[in-house]
Amino acid sequence: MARATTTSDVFNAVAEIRRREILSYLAVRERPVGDIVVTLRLAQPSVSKHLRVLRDVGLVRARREGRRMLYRTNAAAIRPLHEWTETFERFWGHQLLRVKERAEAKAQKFDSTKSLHKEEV
Amino acid sequence: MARATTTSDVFNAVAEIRRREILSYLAVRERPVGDIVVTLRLAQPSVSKHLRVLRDVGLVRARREGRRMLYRTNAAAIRPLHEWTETFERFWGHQLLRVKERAEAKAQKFDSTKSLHKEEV
DNA sequence: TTGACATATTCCTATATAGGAATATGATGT
DNA sequence: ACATCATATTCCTATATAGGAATATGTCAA
Repeated sequence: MARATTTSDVFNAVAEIRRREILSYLAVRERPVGDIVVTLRLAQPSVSKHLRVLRDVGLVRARREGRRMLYRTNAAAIRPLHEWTETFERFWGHQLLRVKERAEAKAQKFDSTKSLHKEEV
Repeated sequence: MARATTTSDVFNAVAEIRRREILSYLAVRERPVGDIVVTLRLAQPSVSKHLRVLRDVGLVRARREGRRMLYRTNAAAIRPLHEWTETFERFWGHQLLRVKERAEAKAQKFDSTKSLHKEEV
């Protein structure tokens, strides 16, 4: 079996870095395709194809305005991704705590020795 | 050009649903490969291959214990993903607010009409 | 209608899977 | 050394890209 389709879910859709860049760009406000082409320096057909993928999974919405198509990011569609990563938050929290503790331990050691050597840091 | 490698970054690595399942399973505590095979009902070679990918991008750590290899999720490696999704939080926040407002407006309408029809909800 | 502009689709190709089957590597106990 | 358990790798194949080039579709203006 090959890899899952890019349009099979949000995870696969955002795997491509260009699509992530497009999403960030379109998050602030809607933009025509041409703006994406210019700003992100991508070939026009490439942009259209990426937008197609993003649209298929609901990550962007589109509307026509004259000759142009205006796209905008549908941020809500990113939530599942956010929520999935959040389930791991408590685990890296532990590690952060450890880092903090070590930093404090080191600071204390620094105080007790009154050392000013850079190597201590 | 083809798609980016699954090991090119965390985004590509977690695009595969099996790998996400493995990460969730290994987040709580370290486990030998065999446990993953049994619990997630995957073929052993398949699990080893997925673990290889996850390991290459730093999403899991491994250590040997006798004949077995114990794997655990390195939650910190998921942070970049979390942080990226977080940049969109303020955008879906707006939408949530709107949903909430509409819900309240609807509740008020419900009160004023004293309707009990299911269709209202 | 015709031309120009804006975007989308099609065709092509090199590449990277993911899963199944078979096999290799590694570690343990006897 | 050998058999066994545990895991990793290799080989195979069908499939799905992503990008470039060419072309199609859609819209407006004269």
